[in-house]
Amino acid sequence: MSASTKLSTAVKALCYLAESYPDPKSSTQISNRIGANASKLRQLLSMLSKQNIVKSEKGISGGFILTKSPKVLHMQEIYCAIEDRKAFHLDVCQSNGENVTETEKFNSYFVDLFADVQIDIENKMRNITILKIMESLNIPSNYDNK
Amino acid sequence: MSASTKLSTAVKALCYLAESYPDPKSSTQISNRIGANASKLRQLLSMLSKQNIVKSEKGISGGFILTKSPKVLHMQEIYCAIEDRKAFHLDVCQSNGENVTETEKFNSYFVDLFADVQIDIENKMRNITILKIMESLNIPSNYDNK
DNA sequence: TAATATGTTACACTGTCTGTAACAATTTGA
DNA sequence: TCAAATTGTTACAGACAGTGTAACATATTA
Repeated sequence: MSASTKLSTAVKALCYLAESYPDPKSSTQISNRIGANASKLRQLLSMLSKQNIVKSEKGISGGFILTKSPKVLHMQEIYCAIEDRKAFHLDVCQSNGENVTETEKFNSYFVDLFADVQIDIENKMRNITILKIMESLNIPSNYDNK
Repeated sequence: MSASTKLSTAVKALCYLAESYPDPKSSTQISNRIGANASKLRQLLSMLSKQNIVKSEKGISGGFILTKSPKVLHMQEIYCAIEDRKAFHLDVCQSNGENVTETEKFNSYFVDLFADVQIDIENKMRNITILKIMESLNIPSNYDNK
């Protein structure tokens, strides 16, 4: 999955878990609801459970349950859980010209610049909680009621 | 080339053209200097010439010449010239779950969000001129002297 | 007219993305 | 106890995009 596909899929799944809290939902149920492949969903949710964003229970009545309040769970956290690569991924040329040191200075410049952009994006994402997304889409959350 | 590779390669080439202004430089010369493939460089520079950032002259004493002052030429302009895709490219899932309209609402949300991020990135790039890059790398520009 | 540019297209190679499947391990409920 | 259902993980073939390179038509100059 591309970064944005993974992120939007994860957010859809988490919103569904917040809506249906505290019932556990299986990867198949989530798949039917949001229209993503169940196996890929398990891969995504497995990463989210390692960061304690959801918990999973095996067995016949198992599934995935949200463990973090949508009030505080934000997109940057989700993004970091599912993606090791940076959003604005750097991929400068290797230096092989006649002026290697200057090329390296250029590359450092771009590394710094892209890191800077990355920080901006992450700050933006930090301000977007799952609850805000649900509110703007008129999806009721049952998490903080139970 | 990936977006960031193209951008950094283009910036390196343009800095070189500003430094050696007003001498035309062939793709082979630029290639030797900055360490990128000459054929790929011609592809990049061809796109830049269509946006009137450089001009090209064929023939035995030809090559590429910068046509825009490094004082005003900024990275967003370069980025747009060489890349049709967006920096923070959106690629949300297609809707095929049982709840199609809700999936579409999600997708619209992410489209808007990513467009917003895109605007931030472009604004940041708009503030970075080629001259600023050259100054921070101690490369002298000959463009506005001649 | 020979030499040297650009501009464009093509191509094989490589690595990555994608959807799917498979299966071990685990848990539940009858 | 055991069948059923679930997660968690790995594997894999096909599609797709990125890479470097080559080739060549066209244009220009000395």
